[in-house]
Amino acid sequence: MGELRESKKRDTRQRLSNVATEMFSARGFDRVTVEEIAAAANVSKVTVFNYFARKEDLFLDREGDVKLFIREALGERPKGQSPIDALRGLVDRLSERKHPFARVDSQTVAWWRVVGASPSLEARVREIGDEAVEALALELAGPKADGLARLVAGMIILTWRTAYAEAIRVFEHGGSVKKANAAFIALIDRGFAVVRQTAVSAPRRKEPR
Amino acid sequence: MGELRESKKRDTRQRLSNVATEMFSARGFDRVTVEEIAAAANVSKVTVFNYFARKEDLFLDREGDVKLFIREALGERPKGQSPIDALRGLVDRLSERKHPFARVDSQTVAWWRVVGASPSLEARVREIGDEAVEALALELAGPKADGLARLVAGMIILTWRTAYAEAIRVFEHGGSVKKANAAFIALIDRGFAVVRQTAVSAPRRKEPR
DNA sequence: GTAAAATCTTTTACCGAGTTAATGTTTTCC
DNA sequence: GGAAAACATTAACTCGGTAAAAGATTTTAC
Repeated sequence: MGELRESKKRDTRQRLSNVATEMFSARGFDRVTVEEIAAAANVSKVTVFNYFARKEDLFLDREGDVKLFIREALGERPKGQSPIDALRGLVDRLSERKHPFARVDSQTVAWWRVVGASPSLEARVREIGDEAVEALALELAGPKADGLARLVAGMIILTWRTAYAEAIRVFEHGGSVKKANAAFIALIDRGFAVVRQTAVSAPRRKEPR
Repeated sequence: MGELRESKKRDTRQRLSNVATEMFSARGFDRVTVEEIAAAANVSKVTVFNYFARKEDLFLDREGDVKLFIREALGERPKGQSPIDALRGLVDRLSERKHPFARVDSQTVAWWRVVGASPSLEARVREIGDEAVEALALELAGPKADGLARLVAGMIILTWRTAYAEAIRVFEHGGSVKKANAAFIALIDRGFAVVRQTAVSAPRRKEPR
């Protein structure tokens, strides 16, 4: 049933991702060409694009997981739990597991430094964020998600991104891992508290000018 | 003092922007090359990049204004007015002026269709949005803006983007201009109401699992 | 008005990401 | 073992973007 083939493919893919990540970390994303990566992995340039649609995906390999995690957390939540509480629980679980999405340490900071130094990587990260918003809105409100659902979804992802960025900033400013992660959780709670109110708070009438 | 030179430059720039916008609208952003634009404007390819750093900027020429408007609205606001009220006022003013940032009609919808059909244009729009967030955070909290300021700024821009996208959606789904703009304002009010509360609402403690 | 300096444009040549099509090589399955 | 399917490679190409040098135009100074 094609076992050797499959394992070879897994292997090549992993090798490419590893080799590329190492080279990007050492020299910066924009100072490494796809051809160099191909050569270092004993493969041709075309093959690289056969495995990764864009150069950026060589570095952002695991980032599609965001959508997966969200879907899981919302799908498997206990009866009666609100979506926002389910996501708050997801943050805790990922944080305990020391998953890079919810935990800052010297490794993740180094990783983000590479991203921050490359406009195209940053662009791709933004794109992935938007995909997550759309997926979350769908999860929250079904196939005909309206503007409010998208607004709530946007605020959740925005909170996550902002909290993460703040944690990185704290760490890079000489803060300890502990402080950085505390800052992360603090902002998450801030943002999520707001979202909790959004779903029920009525819009305020604009005042006449 | 270099008058002829200046006017010629303004002219060339405008010609490039016009020619490009027309071609993009007719054939789609990705189906027009920079060389074609250069030829149509009687100029060389290098000159195009002399005026516009990226191809995308040929279509998104006026989008840097977002930051300007924000700075203006916050800088010139009457004593005692909160930043969020100042921005709410800006929305009304732009809307009355029928400015494309705050008003949906068949023209703006056509414009967004071009954007939506091109990944690179969408990416650039996202980038401009992030720049606006950073500028707004700076305006709200000064040079050492913290995570909360960035969160609030992010929510404001997010609200704007989401409201606008929703208005477009309403219009394209057969809604009238009136309905589309009503949807825009409704979501703006929703999001801004949330932001008003954020600045004062305390974060909720997480419940023990 | 003219010459020199400053500024803008063009030409040419190049790089790197990404695509396409044809050819070559492995793996699979019978 | 051999045909068919799956994958990799080569080669040639497109397009956005950059760099350097040469050419043209405008400005400034005299």
